[in-house]
Amino acid sequence: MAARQPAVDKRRLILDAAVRVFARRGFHHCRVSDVADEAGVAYGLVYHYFSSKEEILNTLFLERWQIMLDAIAEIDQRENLPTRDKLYEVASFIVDSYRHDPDLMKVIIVEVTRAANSFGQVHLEKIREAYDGIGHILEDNSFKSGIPSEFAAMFFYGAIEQLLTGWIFGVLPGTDEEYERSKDLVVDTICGGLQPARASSPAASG
Amino acid sequence: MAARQPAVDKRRLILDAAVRVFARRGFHHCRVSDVADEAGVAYGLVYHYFSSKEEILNTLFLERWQIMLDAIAEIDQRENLPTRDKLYEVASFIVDSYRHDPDLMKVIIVEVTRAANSFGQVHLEKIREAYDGIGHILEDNSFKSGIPSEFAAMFFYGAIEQLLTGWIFGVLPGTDEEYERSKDLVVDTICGGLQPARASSPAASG
DNA sequence: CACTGGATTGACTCGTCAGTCAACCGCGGC
DNA sequence: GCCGCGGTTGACTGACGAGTCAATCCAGTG
Repeated sequence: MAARQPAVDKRRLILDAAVRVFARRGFHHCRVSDVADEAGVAYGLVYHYFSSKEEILNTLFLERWQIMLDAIAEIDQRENLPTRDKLYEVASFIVDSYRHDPDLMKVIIVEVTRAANSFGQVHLEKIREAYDGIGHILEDNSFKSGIPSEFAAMFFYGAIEQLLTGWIFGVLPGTDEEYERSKDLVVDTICGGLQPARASSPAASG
Repeated sequence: MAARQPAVDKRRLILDAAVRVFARRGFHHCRVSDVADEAGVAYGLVYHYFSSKEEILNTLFLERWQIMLDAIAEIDQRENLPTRDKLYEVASFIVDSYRHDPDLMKVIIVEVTRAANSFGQVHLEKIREAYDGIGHILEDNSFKSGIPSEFAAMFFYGAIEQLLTGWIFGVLPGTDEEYERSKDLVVDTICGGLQPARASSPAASG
């Protein structure tokens, strides 16, 4: 029945609680009971909605990652938006995702993205899709530079991920200004490079 | 006594075995007995040399990371080596570290670098030192480009780490040619950027 | 009201390990 | 020949925590 909606969606409650708990204590260092407690729900209910602790993490990752993949695809599709601006949009989306829900992004990056071997190949596949999405944006004539788009995509994504990692571990200050500035900096670096415009190289250079 | 050296250094044996086991099964999914078995040593001996499972991981990380920090510092110090070449040397060192001992690098990246919150602040500090070391290389007049060297260092390191991650998870082919090519690609991208030389290309003149 | 079935509860089970410890081995010294 | 001692052994323990399950609750139905 459509009317059968409970006042609160306990499943959602559990997922949200899990994000907080996983972010705070780490996936391996927390108990399922911590999640249940945080959600204000009985231990057993967790297993009513999820078959295992790992499936919770799984769900969190896939849910959020898919949103990002869709966003990348949508940005890619925009007509008459220069490639560089598309990259900015992607960077912006990811950074804003972190700003909007740092705990979730922390869990995804720290517990899933790097631990992809513990999990099934599903995650690997999904992560590769992100590379592909960004790579597709880069397959643009105006951007031919001898760098295969496949690699360019990895470097771009890697740079952004390192930024998030910096915020996650408190190495970088997480203020609104910093977020905005960082978006520009990644895109500037990846698009324009660190070296000032290729004039005749000064000093020693063959 | 100096003469009291056993034929084989069991401590080293345990560390090397741990690298293989941690790489194969993951730190959290393996037992201490797996490490002991792999080393061909009794379970208890592991606790003779290390106070906990985590201390083994700890030791592996610090040992190797320090070598990298020293290498970066040494490269930084080299006189009359252009900044770009220094970056190449750093990239080369890290990539070769992976080529030489992929298991160890996998453990360091997957189990330590990203999981730095589970551990003490020691690791954070050490990781930051790497950023600083690279950042210092970039504090070079010929490289002023509006990108703070602090960020530039993160992007550079992030790009390389993403490369390693690709090899670790089998997303990229790990052949000697690929390793060499990748070194060039990261440095080219980070130094020159993806976009071909700015508008009125000064390439012709000069 | 009696009945059905999904939602919810939380005490309990049961395997798994990290870490302990008492004994053992073998070499160098005396 | 015997002692001392660090290196070495592996059976054992104690805690912990994932996952189970039988019972209970409650909303809708006839």
